[in-house]
Amino acid sequence: MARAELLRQQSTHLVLAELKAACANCNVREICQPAGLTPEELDQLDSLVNVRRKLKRGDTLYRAGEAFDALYAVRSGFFKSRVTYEDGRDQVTGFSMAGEILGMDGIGHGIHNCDAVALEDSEVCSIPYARLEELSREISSLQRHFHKLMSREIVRESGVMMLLGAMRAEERIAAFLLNLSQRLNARGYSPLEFHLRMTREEIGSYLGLKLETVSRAFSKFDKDGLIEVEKKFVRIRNIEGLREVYAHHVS
Amino acid sequence: MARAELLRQQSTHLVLAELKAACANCNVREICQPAGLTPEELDQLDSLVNVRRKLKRGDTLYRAGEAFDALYAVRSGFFKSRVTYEDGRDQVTGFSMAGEILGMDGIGHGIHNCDAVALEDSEVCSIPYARLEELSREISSLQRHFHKLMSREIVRESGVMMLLGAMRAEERIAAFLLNLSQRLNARGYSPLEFHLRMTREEIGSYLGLKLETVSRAFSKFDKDGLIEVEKKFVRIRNIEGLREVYAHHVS
DNA sequence: ATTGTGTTTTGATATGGATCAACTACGGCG
DNA sequence: CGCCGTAGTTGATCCATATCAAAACACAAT
Repeated sequence: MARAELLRQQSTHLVLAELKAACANCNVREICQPAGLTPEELDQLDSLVNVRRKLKRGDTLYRAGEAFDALYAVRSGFFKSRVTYEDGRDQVTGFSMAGEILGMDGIGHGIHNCDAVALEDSEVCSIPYARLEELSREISSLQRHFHKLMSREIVRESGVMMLLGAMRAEERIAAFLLNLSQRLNARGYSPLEFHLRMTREEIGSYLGLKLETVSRAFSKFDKDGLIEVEKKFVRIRNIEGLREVYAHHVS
Repeated sequence: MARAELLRQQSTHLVLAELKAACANCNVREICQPAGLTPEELDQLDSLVNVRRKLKRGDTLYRAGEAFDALYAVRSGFFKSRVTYEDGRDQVTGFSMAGEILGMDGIGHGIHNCDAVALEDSEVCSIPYARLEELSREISSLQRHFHKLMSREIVRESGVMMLLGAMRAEERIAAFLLNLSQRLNARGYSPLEFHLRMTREEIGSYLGLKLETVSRAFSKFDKDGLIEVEKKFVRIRNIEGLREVYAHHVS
């Protein structure tokens, strides 16, 4: 037990060492590296992001109803956000990958509005919100960056509303795949081959469809030569074709 | 023509006079009156909100694609927000009433993401965004207020996603009516009797339903004694019953 | 290897809401 | 006043997706 404690402390020191100047190296550009900071500002920024946290698959980062006090930058891994309803129904409201920010729903009422669940072993940096507000009063480029981030979340969600309200099943799935591809690409991963981190049911929940419908659409896209699917692995073979399905030009 | 110009100038002066200390009197609490401001801060705030603008029914406050440079506080009237899709399909993404803020979708990319259209003659105050950012660096309660506002918009939208993804037609309509009722109540209007400012088609677009489905649901609710509907006029007769429909306890 | 549990696929059938269509009511305008 | 365009209601039918069911498969625990 003493030995385990020792190891823990050593690894804590290691983590702290790593964290030094972490933000400048981290690939989470969203908030941790707004462009055009002076060296002093970069130092301040390092003081902002203070705790790293590891989560195993299935762990929840936060739950709806819990007090909000920090945002989270996903360093690695993959998350889903989920709101649960009075009568038990729930819906996946988003997926977050490395380099993205989680938790902005909590600012409005000081209480988290949804659960954030790790879909694979993941690591996040927590960003104490009070400190972020302070700092963004001092560093206007951080402020601007943060506002853009929130606004883009609003725009993202209205895109999902569009999906849910005006598109049919196959269009939704095409949109989902294209969106995933584009985000992976932006992070430096292959946009044409990737592993889905979520189940068919979670995709369906996000898109307002049943898992069987998701599965059938995947099979159809495969048959039509648009993609290859094998379980969680997806390869996009004809991205233009997918775009046509998405934009409704193909029946 | 000279006479018309004269009138216009006079009325401009009138408006300016009215605007003096406008924010302190305005019922738009969302951003124009964060609690706990010092008198000096209130003065600064008046300098923030500088232009009032009147719109007739059908006028657009802004359109998707236009450069974003200001938020708008609705002083009176009623708006819909609408995103249009490449292939011409569109969807209503929200309704805004007096006391609410419009335009936060534009911050992220400096471009408006949707159209805002007046559903009745309306009046708005414009809030130059650059000035808002400046001021919110100086007045932390304004900053906090603004952040809450954006976050609540995120939460509101995830509620709509829930509607669209997981609820059936009648539940959606019940949710819509309850939401309207609650917001009217918060603004000091009757929560049980009101005029709908939008058409059945616009309600349907917002809720991901066809206008006929909206109409049928209204008729059914009327028949069941939950509400009285006559064209655009609605009276809620059994709000608990509506809540039960909403919460799925009634088949 | 065996058993169990969760995920995915695929087929058969059911159904909620869309679509198509007819009609009514209302408001604006010549 | 009467005409016309827009909005709303209601009925009949259709279809996209849900639901139900079963089997195949993968993976973890034993």
